[in-house]
Amino acid sequence: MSTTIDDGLWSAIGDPTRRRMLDLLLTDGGGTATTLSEQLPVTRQAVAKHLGVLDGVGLVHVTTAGRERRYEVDEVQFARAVAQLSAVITTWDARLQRIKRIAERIQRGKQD
Amino acid sequence: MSTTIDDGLWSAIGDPTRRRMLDLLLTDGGGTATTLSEQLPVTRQAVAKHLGVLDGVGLVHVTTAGRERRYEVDEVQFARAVAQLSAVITTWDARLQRIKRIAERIQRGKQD
DNA sequence: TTGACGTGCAACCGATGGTTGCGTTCAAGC
DNA sequence: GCTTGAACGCAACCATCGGTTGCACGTCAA
Repeated sequence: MSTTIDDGLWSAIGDPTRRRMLDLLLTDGGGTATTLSEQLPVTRQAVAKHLGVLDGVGLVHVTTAGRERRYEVDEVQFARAVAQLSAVITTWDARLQRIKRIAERIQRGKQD
Repeated sequence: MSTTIDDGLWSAIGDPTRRRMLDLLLTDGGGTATTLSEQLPVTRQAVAKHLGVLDGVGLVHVTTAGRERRYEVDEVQFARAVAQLSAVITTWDARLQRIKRIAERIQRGKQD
């Protein structure tokens, strides 16, 4: 229980550049290392490494077309990642609620 | 728009050790570098560094008692972080839904 | 064929997560 | 008092990672 999300997915999403890459890939419906690097403050090689990481955890998949390597978001895997993130958030939210309730109970006890 | 979440909060939460530390601090209602390291596969010094990071982004706060330095989760800041995470997830979810709808429309178009 | 574009590979650099080792402080014992 | 031990901080060190530059390899087009 607790944070059962795959650490690979977390660290893949945890990096700000990778997050923006996913954003771009989602809005543009895919892209290459070159096209992505043109919209990011990092070099093509850095983007290529990140694409390798994202590919490693299955968040994107590649299709080679001539001299281009086009990457697209794997919707199924990405949906899974989002669902897991959502689950963690729900857990944390619940804990905050519990702490809040306990704090209120103590507060009430003090007033007695 | 897009991922407007503070990168500091993301990277703080993105690290697996820090996530587990937050888990422990929430369930135990606080702890020291030593008590946390006993429940984690890393040394006290590593935990201390992470506590420094978490303190830097305001997710925890310290109280010195004798020779102990007790850390507790800052509920307000933590709630803010959770809310921001939630917002990003909502955004991504919406994008997935849009893509899904478009895909279905194309599918229908093909069938005509 | 030649040139330009897109990639991949390798070396290098700085930051970071992690370790070990040592010094310091403070509570508690004799 | 003094000493012991627990909790901490600081410093050096190592591996990994995000990022860069430089270069070599394919591939499409003139």
